[in-house]
Amino acid sequence: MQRVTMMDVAKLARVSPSTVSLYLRKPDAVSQEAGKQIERSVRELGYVPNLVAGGLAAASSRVVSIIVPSIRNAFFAETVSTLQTELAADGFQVIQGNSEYGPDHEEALVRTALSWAPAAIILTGLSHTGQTRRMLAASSAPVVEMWELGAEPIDMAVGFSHAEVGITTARHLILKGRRKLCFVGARLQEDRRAAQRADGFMQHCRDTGVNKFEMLNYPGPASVEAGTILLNQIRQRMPDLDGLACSNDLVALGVLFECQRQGIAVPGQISVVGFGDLDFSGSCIPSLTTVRPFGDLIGREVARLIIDRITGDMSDALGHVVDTGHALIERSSS
Amino acid sequence: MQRVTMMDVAKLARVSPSTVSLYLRKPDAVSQEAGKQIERSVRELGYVPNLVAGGLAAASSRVVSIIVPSIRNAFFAETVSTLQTELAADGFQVIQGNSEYGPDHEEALVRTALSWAPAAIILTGLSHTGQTRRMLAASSAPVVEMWELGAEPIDMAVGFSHAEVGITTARHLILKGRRKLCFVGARLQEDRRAAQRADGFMQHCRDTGVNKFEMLNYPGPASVEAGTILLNQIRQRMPDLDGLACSNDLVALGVLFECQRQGIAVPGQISVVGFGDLDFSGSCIPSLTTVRPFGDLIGREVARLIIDRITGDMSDALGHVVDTGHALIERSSS
DNA sequence: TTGTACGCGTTATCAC
DNA sequence: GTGATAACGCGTACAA
Repeated sequence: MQRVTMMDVAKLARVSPSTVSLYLRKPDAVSQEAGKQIERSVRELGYVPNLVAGGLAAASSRVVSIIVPSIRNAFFAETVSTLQTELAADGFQVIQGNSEYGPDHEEALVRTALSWAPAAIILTGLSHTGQTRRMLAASSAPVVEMWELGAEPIDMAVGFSHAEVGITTARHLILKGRRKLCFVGARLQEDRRAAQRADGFMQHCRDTGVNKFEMLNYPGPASVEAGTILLNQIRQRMPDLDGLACSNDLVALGVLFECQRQGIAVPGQISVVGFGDLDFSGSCIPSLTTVRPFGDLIGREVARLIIDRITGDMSDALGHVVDTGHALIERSSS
Repeated sequence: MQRVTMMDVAKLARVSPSTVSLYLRKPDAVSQEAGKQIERSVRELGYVPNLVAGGLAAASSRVVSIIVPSIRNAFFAETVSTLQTELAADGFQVIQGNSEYGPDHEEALVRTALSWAPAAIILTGLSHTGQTRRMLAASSAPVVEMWELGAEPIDMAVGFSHAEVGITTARHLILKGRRKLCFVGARLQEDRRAAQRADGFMQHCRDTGVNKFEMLNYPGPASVEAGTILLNQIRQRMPDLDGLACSNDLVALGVLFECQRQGIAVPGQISVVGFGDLDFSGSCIPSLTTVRPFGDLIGREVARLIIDRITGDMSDALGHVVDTGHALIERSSS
């Protein structure tokens, strides 16, 4: 509850509310002495501007809405954290929602996000319901879709091609002399980007005439345990498996543990490649070959795009797409 | 930018704006036919309520502000995610900030959080700057401090005693016959709760007359790599070390890897206990004995307290404290 | 049950 | 440089 208002500050400083408002936004447009008085009054009263009222009046609420599938996912936690920090530096508040990988849930989140008349809205991926796209188009808020590239973005996009990641992974395993490959993933039925990595992987196997290649899905969320389960499943179906791509480093870690448990040599018998370059990936045994997606870079680029669009000149109108790429990090597991 | 307003809906439905407003909040207080008309108009126009204006008028913005040290930390990601989901179900928006373990940074976040006239404000821990406490006291918003218990909360608190976690850990190692103990932690100089776990651990060692006990800190954030570094440091200072408590499962995992690398038997030669019960803790080799803090439960309880306070009767005035406790999960590493 | 009128705290446009 | 004044879109007595 707002106790002290701009009016109180104005009274104490013996100026009009408008002058206070002006000073708060453009200190230079006000005389030195008036400024000093206002400054003093603000501090003395402990005045905190009411951004709700400000947003109403200005019809632009320095709120940026971010919707990710799940903040528990380390990838998105990194990006959101970066975004939060970068945007806060420019005076933007971040309001965050988790879609739980559900397009309908995302639609609901977009709806309430829009009711804040946000300065910008950030979504994950390029796949949304028709209604979501319509609402977004109707609003004049800048929209950034992140963590995926490929299809046409609604407005702006920052990310990379997951299909290419799949290709990179397959190529690497083949380069290592592996010919009986498998892609194991978690939640492929919902995680569209993981599915794209799988597709890219399979396609490359097909194109290059790899002897055997399969794909296996664990319906639950990516986890170490999923990796242990998946390894056992695939070993039953492909006893001669020699190259394994995982949709997530967590899954890969589970695979490594299970290999160790069963005395399967990595990379002696099987090469393993992950995705994400998570915290542990460089330290585990054996250290994990993986693909780094640059989640922090995505966050920085998204923030830059938004700030440019809002504060910058209007020369950059629509259609901004930034490819942050990916990098294969070769370690001992392959 | 808000195109269609309540007025537009009212016109189309041939009723007054206040009737629309009433219907939107209490559908039963409006006649059937008026309701139908309004419903139809809302859908037809794609009306989205402007929460900014609503917040101003009602002087309560259905925004809940959450401030955690870092959303990258899996503990807090879990709690924030739960909170987000639970609160969204009751129509609250979550606006999130990271204090990066800095009290001054937290103060700045609280300041801007308050400028949204939030329905409630959720902080991590019980330690804040004087100015933060003052601002919070001045505002009439409900305040919940979470993930820590012990000192007097500003308003409400949900969490557990970290000192007790330290004691539990020490007791367990001693029970296992270990007498040369060490607590290794990351960021103890900033992470007050990790420091409390360390203090509880050391105090219990002192109280029970353990032969040797030390404490070691890695100044950077908790990580697997920190664990590998810390193990080497402590082994130099205590070659006969036989029991190790880690401030975080990530650190513990690093310790496990490094032990494996150096051929140190776990738990044969050294017992290892972690904290957090993270994703991998049950699946690693050996599986990790750890203390579970129930981060999701904390989220649920915080949400319940807030919703009760706001929508419930005022009988529960002040001083709500919920102890979510902790649980030792014994696995093979000890 | 429905409508009228006023106010929420701020911004923005003009005159002064 | 400064200060009235009119929105901004909606909640809420109060009256009808």
